[in-house]
Amino acid sequence: MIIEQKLVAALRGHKMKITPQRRFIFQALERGMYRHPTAEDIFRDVRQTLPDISLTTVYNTLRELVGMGLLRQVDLGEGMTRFDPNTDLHHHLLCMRCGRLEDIYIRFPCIALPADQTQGFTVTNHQVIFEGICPDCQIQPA
Amino acid sequence: MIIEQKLVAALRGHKMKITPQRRFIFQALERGMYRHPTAEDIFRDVRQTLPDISLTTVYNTLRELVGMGLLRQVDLGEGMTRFDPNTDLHHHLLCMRCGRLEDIYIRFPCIALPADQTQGFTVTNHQVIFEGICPDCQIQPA
DNA sequence: TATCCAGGTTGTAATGATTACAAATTAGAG
DNA sequence: CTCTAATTTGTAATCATTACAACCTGGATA
Ligand SMILES: [Mn+2]
Ligand SMILES: [Mn+2]
Ligand SMILES: [Zn+2]
Ligand SMILES: [Zn+2]
Repeated sequence: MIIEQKLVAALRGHKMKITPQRRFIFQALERGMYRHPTAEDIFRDVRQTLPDISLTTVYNTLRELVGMGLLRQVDLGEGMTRFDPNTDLHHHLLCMRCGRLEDIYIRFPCIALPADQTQGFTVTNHQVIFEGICPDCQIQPA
Repeated sequence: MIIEQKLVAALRGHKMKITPQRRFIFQALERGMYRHPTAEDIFRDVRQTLPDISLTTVYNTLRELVGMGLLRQVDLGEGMTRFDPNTDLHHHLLCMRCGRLEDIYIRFPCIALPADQTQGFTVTNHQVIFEGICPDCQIQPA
């Protein structure tokens, strides 16, 4: 229940209604923390308790949460967007074979663009994606 | 013509045919170097000299080039895949507003995962994406 | 607490990038 | 030059996501 306070506060702050759908979607995200689910993953999860929720609502809500800064969007080249309820600054480690995505909590102080290499851009942030093969997939045949 | 040697060699090595379509697609990629075009971009470009080329062939060829290592795939969250004929190790700087994508040629030596943080993964490589606003977009209203 | 409506939800249709497929064409070996 | 397997092409199918319009409801108000 305490976790939900974050959601309730954000919704109130944006004058948005607190609906069961939004609650359950947020809960599913928190429960699946660190798992970087897709919209479809969340849909399947929430359906177990709210069987009539629509996929559209899941997409809408995820978009809203991203807009409110409660959720981060992670786009790798997998054909579908993944979501990250962990909004702390962190990087990622991706299994190229099965798509498993883990959080990396190291700060790399050397990552910075010298002023003469920004090509005039205003740089706001950066992310590192490590690529490799996860332990499970290392066992597999191919 | 010298540039094409790379393509010809690769195609021969893989026992694949050297077709005008493949030539022109490769040329378009080289000409648009550093521009990170989409399949559609390449299609439009090649069409000017090969008006009857099909979009399917462009997609097929791009996939082949990636497979042969002559082309790199860059996936940001823009809804379409972009391609990078620059296969040197490098990072990227992305304009969050217009999608402009520039190459960054700095090596960051501090980026490395300590063995106790790989979670059992075999890490093969990593990429850094800097996000910001390009000079053109900084001028624009919103 | 009963009323009311702006905002929310839903099912379905539309979109847009990419892939599958089968018929027609062609590179290039012999 | 012939022949065939590889390639190209046009079109249909796929798949994630978004648009839309009818219906529903949270919560402000009295
Ligand atoms: Mn994460
Ligand atoms: Mn590049
Ligand atoms: Zn894996
Ligand atoms: Zn820009």
